[in-house]
Amino acid sequence: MNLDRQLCFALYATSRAMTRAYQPMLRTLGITYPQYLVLLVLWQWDNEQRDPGQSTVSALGDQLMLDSGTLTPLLKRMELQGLVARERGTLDERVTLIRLKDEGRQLQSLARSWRAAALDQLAVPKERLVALQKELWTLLDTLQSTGGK
Amino acid sequence: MNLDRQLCFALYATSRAMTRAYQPMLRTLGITYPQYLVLLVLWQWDNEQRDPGQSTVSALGDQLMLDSGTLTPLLKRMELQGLVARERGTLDERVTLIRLKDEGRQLQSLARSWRAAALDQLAVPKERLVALQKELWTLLDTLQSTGGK
DNA sequence: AACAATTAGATTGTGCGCAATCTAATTGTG
DNA sequence: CACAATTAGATTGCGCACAATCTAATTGTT
Repeated sequence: MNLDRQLCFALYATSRAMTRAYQPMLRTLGITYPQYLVLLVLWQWDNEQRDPGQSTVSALGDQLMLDSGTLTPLLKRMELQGLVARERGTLDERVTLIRLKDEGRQLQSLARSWRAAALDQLAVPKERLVALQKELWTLLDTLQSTGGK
Repeated sequence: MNLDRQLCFALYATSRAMTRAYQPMLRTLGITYPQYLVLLVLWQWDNEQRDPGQSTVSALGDQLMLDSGTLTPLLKRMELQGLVARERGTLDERVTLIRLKDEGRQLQSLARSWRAAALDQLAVPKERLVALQKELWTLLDTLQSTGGK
């Protein structure tokens, strides 16, 4: 039962270390790590020119695997910062549509260049990172299907 | 900038999924996931018959890479549950010694057997999990040294 | 011995995660 | 149409994470 041999702890510690590694960038952008993940999704949707009527809170939650209890207050803070707009859907008044505002859109290039620089600095070959990531998705899938309610 | 291609998100999502996978066990033990990690360290120290005078809050923090702002309230809750004892060191009055109590010690066997069963159920070969874990430690080390303040 | 510097924890404040519950709008069924 | 069931978010409450700050004890230097 050695801590160092627990995969769960390796995941937990490495995930937090990665978040820490993002702090310098996030600090200059003025956002938090989960807010950055939300922006990743919104940037992607924006670039894909996806129907804005589908950019709901639950669609974001599906992508990020987060529920409304986490996203609602987070999005409200991002709205206060002027990064996104939150408005009720006209067709279905139950949904809340999240729209990327220009201020949020403009952070994309900064984030992109920071990420490129950080990757270069990382002393791990890119292929290994890609392989690691693939293994993580496999594990995630398995965890989802095994414990899937 | 596709979300699915971000290693940071793969780590984040998989780590949370792993925590979720532990929930059924943790619920029966009556503890949280970080509290379980604390117990893993305390069990290990207990089995190694380590000098109790070295089981300080900061020693725990070193193992788990957590600071006192996280550990202090967490350990207080574990003390309330009767899992551990917290007492000031006699030699150095600045330190707080954490002692595993019987109630906390007794959870070890339950956790161990649950873990074995869960691993069996997981449809990923054990060698791949070990390899994945090794990659994670490498990445963690790199992140530590790169961003190390 | 005196006192600056260091060290160990504790405290405070903000922001997640997530379970549980609630509200309001929509959909399905007879 | 009526009404139960479903769906989308919002709310509440608790427990982390972590930065920043504070307190108190200890150590190093002169």
